[in-house]
Amino acid sequence: MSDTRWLDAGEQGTWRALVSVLGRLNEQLDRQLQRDTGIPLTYYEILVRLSETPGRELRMSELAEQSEYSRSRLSHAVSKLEKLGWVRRKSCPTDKRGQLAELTDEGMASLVAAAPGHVTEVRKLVFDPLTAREVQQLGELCDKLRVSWGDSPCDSPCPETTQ
Amino acid sequence: MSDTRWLDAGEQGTWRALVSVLGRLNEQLDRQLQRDTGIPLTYYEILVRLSETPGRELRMSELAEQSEYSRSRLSHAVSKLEKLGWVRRKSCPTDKRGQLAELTDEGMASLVAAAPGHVTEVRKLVFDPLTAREVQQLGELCDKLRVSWGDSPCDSPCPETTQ
DNA sequence: CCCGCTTAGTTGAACTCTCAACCAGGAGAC
DNA sequence: GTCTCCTGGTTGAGAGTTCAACTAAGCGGG
Repeated sequence: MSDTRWLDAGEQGTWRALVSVLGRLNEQLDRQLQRDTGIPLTYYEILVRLSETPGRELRMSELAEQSEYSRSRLSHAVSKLEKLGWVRRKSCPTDKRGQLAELTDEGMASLVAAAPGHVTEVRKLVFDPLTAREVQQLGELCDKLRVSWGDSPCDSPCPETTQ
Repeated sequence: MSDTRWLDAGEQGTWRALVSVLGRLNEQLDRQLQRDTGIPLTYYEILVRLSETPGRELRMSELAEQSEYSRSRLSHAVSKLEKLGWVRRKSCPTDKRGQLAELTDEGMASLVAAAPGHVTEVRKLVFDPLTAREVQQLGELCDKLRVSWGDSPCDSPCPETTQ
């Protein structure tokens, strides 16, 4: 176990930069959203996913997978969103174990109100500082990492089914 | 306010990929550390910073700045690390308001024990899947973002003082 | 039909993080 | 000296996340 391949100076630098970007990005985005709308970033993500689905409803498990949250986390989150009146739980007609999460009109309204500020912040932090070429590079690098982890790329056309 | 510059399809893809990478990376690294050593990733970071300082001690404010944590967060974290016996608080001789955090021998030992597994995980997740060229690109992109946010780059030689 | 295995989802406790309020000591003006 | 402002750091409450334990329902074999 003592034959660890440590990071050399260059790798250290890259790693620190990456960790720093990770941290600051999350912090900034969450702070902006929380301050201006009261919605934590992670809940915003859920609202977005629901809003993009036809019928604005999704099985809990589907929603969890799409947003890459644990079932537990999602369950807690949806409970909170339900208390806020932004999401409604409905039992699934085809599987009695299942639950559907449905975005309410109030939830949609809150999302619509929050979106511009959030997108503006994203642009300010990530897209504006980089050239188009660099943005593309960044996307490709991230996708390559994701693929190496066994996920499907985000850029390519709708990865709905595997057929 | 309605003239928001929304993300086009390509930007959406890049953004989703980035968010996904952010999330998974944090989750995986934290889980590995927590599982194998019981140390949360954020506390590990603190131990690393202390271990790299001559004398293995640092002012709370210095430590907070280096690790990019809020003072409050750091204070809570150091309290926890103190309970574990890995860090000791000492009052600062030159400024009675100040506190020093000092890494204990036990803390150093825990860090030494935890490091190989962590570095291996980092390699597995980030460095192995990418070519040397891509790693360099990634570092440059992250540094460019950091600089645009007013931080100093991570790759370049020690940004200790501004003189 | 019933037993065991798996999947869907929830729950509660323990832990971390954030935010705002707070105390104490330094630093300059008068 | 003392008044005021600023800086260093801590604290407690509230909120989100994780983990493990749990319920309920589908699924398959005997």
